[in-house]
Order: sequence, then C-alpha cells, then structure tokens
Amino acid sequence: MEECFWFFWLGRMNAPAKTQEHRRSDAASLCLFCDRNVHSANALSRRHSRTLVCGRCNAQPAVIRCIEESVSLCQNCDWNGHGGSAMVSGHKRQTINCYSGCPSAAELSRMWPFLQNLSSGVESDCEQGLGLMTIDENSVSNCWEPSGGNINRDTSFPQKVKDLEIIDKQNPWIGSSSGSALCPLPSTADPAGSSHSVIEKLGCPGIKEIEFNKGDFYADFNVDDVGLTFENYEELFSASHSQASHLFDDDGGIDSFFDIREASAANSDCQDLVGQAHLISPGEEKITQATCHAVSTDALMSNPGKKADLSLSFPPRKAHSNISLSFSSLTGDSNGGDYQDCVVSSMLLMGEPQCFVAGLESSSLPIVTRDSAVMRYKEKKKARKFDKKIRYASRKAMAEVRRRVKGRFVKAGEAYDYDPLAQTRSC
DNA sequence: GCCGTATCCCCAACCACAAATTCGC
DNA sequence: TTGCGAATTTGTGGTTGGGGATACG
Repeated sequence: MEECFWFFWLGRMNAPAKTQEHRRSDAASLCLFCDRNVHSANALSRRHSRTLVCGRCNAQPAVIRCIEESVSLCQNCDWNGHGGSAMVSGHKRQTINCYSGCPSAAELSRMWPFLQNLSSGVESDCEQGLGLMTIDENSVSNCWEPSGGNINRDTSFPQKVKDLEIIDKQNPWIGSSSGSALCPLPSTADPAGSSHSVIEKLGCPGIKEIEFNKGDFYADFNVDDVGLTFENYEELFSASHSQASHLFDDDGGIDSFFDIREASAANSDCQDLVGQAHLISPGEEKITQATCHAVSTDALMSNPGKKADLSLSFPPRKAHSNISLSFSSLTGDSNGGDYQDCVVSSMLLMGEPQCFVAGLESSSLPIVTRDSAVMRYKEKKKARKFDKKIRYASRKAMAEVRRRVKGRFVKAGEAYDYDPLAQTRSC
C-alpha cells in the first residue's frame, strides 16, 4: 500500500486559541489507532479537526488527493507538484475534507473514497474501544479488545487496521508542521523480515515489537527540537560507538539512558495499564512499544535552561504510552536557531523517515545523509552562539532592578546588600 | 607512579515577585 | 461558548557553596 495513513490533528487551529503555544502544541500527527484513542477521550477532543497528512512533505495537513498519483497532498505540495508542470497540472484531483469526532471506518471511506480498504469493518464505537484497551500479560502491549470482554483479537480494531496495511513503507514517521508531535508507527519496510523488521505481536498498529540492531540504534539516535547541543558529538554519532555503548551497557542498560517509567504488569487491570511502554535494553536488542503517541516538543522547547534535559514524558493515562527519555548529561545552551537546523532536530521536524526519536527504527539512514548531517552539525557548532534566550523581557527587567542579599532576591523593604539601581551595597 | 593538598573552574541552588497560565464557576 | 476572578506556576539575575578537574610537592 502506498497511502500514508497518518492523520493530522489540526487541534484548535480552527478555533480561537489563547496563545500561539496553544495552537502549536495542538498540531499532531497520529496514526488511525491513536487518533481514535486521543480523540475519543472527551467531548472537546472529539471536536478536533483532523485530516490526512500530506504524503509528500509528511508535515502539513493534506487538502488535495491526486487521483493519478494516489497521493494526498497539502496545499504547498499540491502547488509544487501540479502548479508548475503542464504535464501534471491536469491530474485529476479531489478535495480532502477535515473530519472531527470518531467516524467509523465506513464513514471515513465515504468521506474519502480513495481509502477503500478502510471499509473493512473498523468498529465505530469510540468508548467501547477505549474502555476495552487492555494489556497482554506476556507482551506488555496494549490492544484494543472487542466488546463484552470477549477477547478475540482477530476481530479487534487494531487487527483490522493491521489488515489494512495502512503503514506507509516509505514514511513510517510523520512530523507535524510545528514539529510538535510524532506517532512512531514502526516501519515494515524490511521485506526480508530481518532483525530490523517490525514484528507485530497483537495486531495493534501502534503496538509493534521492534527489533533493531544495537549499533544502528546508537548510530541513528536522534533527538528533536529540544535545543540540545552536544559538545562532544561523538557521543551522539557513531564515531564513538564504544563510548555511546557505555551509556547503554552499564548497569542500567538502556534504562540508565532512557528513564523508563514502567508500570508493573502485575497490578494492571485493563483500565490502568493501557499503553504502558515496555522497553527492553539493547542487550536484548528489541523494544516492545506499546502504542504510538503524540508528543509535543513545544513543551520541551519551553525550558531553555543551561542544561538540556530532554524528557519525553507521557502521562499515565489510559490508552497512552508512558515513556520518558532523559539526557541529563547533554549540556549546552541553546537558542532559537538551534532548534531549526541542529542536525538532530531538523530531520524529525521534517519527518524524514530515517530518523527516529529513540532510534527505534534502525539501520536505514543512508551514509550520505549521515555524513551531511554530521557536516551540518559541525558547521552549526562552529557558528553557535551560546546566548541565553530570554523569553520574557519584562521579567528580566524586573529581576535586574530587584534588590538582593548575596545574590538572592529579598522582599521589598527588607535589608539588602545589593541594589542594582544604585549599584551600591547598603550593609 | 602514587598520594595529599591547594587552586581553579563550573554550575545548581537560592531568593521574591510580576507575569503567565490554569482552573473553576 | 465566553468571560472573569482566583489560584497556581513560571521565569528572571547575582551570589555562593559544593564538587570535579588540574597542578604541584
């Protein structure tokens, strides 16, 4: 199947938003499975407008379906693809409308006829599916179980989705335009079913057991948009695998690098443990990922402290993964520019398929891409300025005139030893 | 080469409070 | 759905103390 079947959640982009941050953080890319999970949560979320993700840039919401090329395109890609060429400008195209709520597969198919295979019976009852998410004791995966407690995975929603083969083999990852969200649906690109390939366990589209090569894991490790800078890029890139390996091979294994909050399956009931991610250390060379989940990197960008501490933390809610990544050893100041063209950010931002947040997918980063990435990183590092980013000038102004005692702020009216205004010490 | 001490350097923590954000109605 | 007030959280800079790194005898 060539269709990229990711849904772009427009969030409140269509509604008045309090702030720009709100708008940005609401843009997310989700697979069908997570789309249903997220947007069946409450009445408000059901009103979120969603559409397909552009099959070309993988970043913007698709607005046009090119029948000739069987691809969904955003406005920009449509223009680029069809606007400039007389040959292709005559392509038959169809408008793609947004939707909200939790439409059934049949409804989606009616709305988007080109997605014929959706009509194979995806159940439409959101609450039903959501409430019946469960955990397999053996695999620590979540799966959308059928109603009535009658566990029959053959008829479960995820199985249906799997059957649809809706995974885009070329673009297993999608980044939103804001770089805010990713839904790591693993790739099935490896036809030979090698150790890098994705193995589905329970038939849930977002619940795949990923096996990956240890070295590739490190090699392709990429972090998005968190303003990270790496003083020693060998820690990040393959030039020093041995060093990087230390990070993982020490006692904590991968857990020492990835702060993995893993709930015990023992005390799980289906309601509470849905979506717990289970990561196995690289020594076991596989990761079982529960469900894909949208993560807002805006939140990560919002704290430009001196020490970058990336923490992708999924709240322990129903049907959500719960993964935390911590990179406390990675230091360096950042500025806005870093976010954009840091080698580890742009790829995710643009949804390049080879790059993944935790290297969950392996191997396929071409050497050329890798070299260019390293090159960009080096150039970036040379030009980097470690200026502190001030988000609120008004607060800075207030702090600059505030009286202090040994550098600490003191209450107004209390004795102070340093008055920035007077540049004198009172005692 | 090893050990103890001195020095240097880096950085997290601390503080108050206005602004920003969230919450409840 | 919107608006408003209350409650809560966030961010800001100068100084300091602790700890790691380095130098030296």
